[in-house]
Amino acid sequence: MNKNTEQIRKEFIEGLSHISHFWGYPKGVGAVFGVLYLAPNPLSLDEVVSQSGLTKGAVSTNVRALTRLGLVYRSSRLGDRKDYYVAETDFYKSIRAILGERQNREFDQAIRSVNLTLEKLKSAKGSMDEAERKFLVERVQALQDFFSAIDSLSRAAARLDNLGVNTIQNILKILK
Amino acid sequence: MNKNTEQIRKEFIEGLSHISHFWGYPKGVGAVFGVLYLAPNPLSLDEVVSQSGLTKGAVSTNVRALTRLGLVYRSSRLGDRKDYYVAETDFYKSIRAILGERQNREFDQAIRSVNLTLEKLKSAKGSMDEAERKFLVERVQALQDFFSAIDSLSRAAARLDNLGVNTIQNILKILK
DNA sequence: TATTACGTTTAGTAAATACTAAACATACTA
DNA sequence: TAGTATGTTTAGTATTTACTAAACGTAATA
Repeated sequence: MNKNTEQIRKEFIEGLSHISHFWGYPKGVGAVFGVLYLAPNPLSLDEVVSQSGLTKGAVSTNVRALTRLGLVYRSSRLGDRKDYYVAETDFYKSIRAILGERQNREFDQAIRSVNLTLEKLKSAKGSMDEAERKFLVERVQALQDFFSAIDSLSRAAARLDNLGVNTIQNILKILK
Repeated sequence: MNKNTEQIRKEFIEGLSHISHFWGYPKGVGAVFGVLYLAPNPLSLDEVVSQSGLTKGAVSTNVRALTRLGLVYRSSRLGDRKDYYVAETDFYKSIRAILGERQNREFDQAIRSVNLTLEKLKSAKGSMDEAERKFLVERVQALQDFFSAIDSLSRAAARLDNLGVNTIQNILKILK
């Protein structure tokens, strides 16, 4: 393969690793995505291994993360027991998937924790200074409201998405 | 101070630490914000130190991160050389500031790196297989377009913000 | 100018994270 | 059923990150 191509490819993959890291994902996630994104056809795990320089274990983990994020798809060929992986090229689709993913897991739990605090504060009437309690309730309530707003934003995006409307692209069109 | 209050406060702060971590910031950032957010008046650095359990150095660093994010303000009192810190309570304001912040730094650089790859590919006409080159240009271009779309989204948000329109709240109202 | 009160920076450390290498599980093939 | 090709899990390790403790800088006061 052309030397020049190799170099450019490598730099691009490094760039994606950096971006990946910036968005809070392991660098390997970016590297694996980069490899798949620049491939004209599905790659097997071992091909990703050799092109990324990571080990099988690492690629396996990173690929799993990417598929959960909707950035990579697993495909298989008849009469071939290898798995093959392809990069998603519709990023708007992916971003919505990512929003959904991030929401549903830890974020949900975090909201619940704030909610719990709020409940406790509300039921603490009498057991603590009333002025202070009121203040705390107000503050925590405000945070809770904010979180549930974010939550409903992502839900709305998912809903529109199901209706076949490309939310993000539309918003962008309006704002541009 | 009331035992019950202390406990609730502590749990709340732990919750925020968790959220902070989830969003890719140090846990200390969440803790410091929590302390300030539950305070009815500005706190000095040392007060934050004692209420968060972190050391001065850590609080100093975390507070700086928070002020850059627009989540905390530094204020000072006449005839008092301590700095005092207050939590922002308008989260919509903060989220816009955060979007701006995240954009302008590393993200910008990441975009530039992708852009650089694109330039190289475009100027490599002749020095590599033409079909492959075309394919790569197409892919990298698509990514580049996506990034610049994201970029214009955040710019648009900032612009509306300047006009006194609360973007996010409005979007939420529509989508709810 | 010496002292004190404060915030920041630095050097070292502890903890978290993502990697490698290798063992393992699974399912296809002979 | 044994052997082989594949992906996953695990144990150990290297790296990164965010912390502590202490030194440092700076500015106000005496």
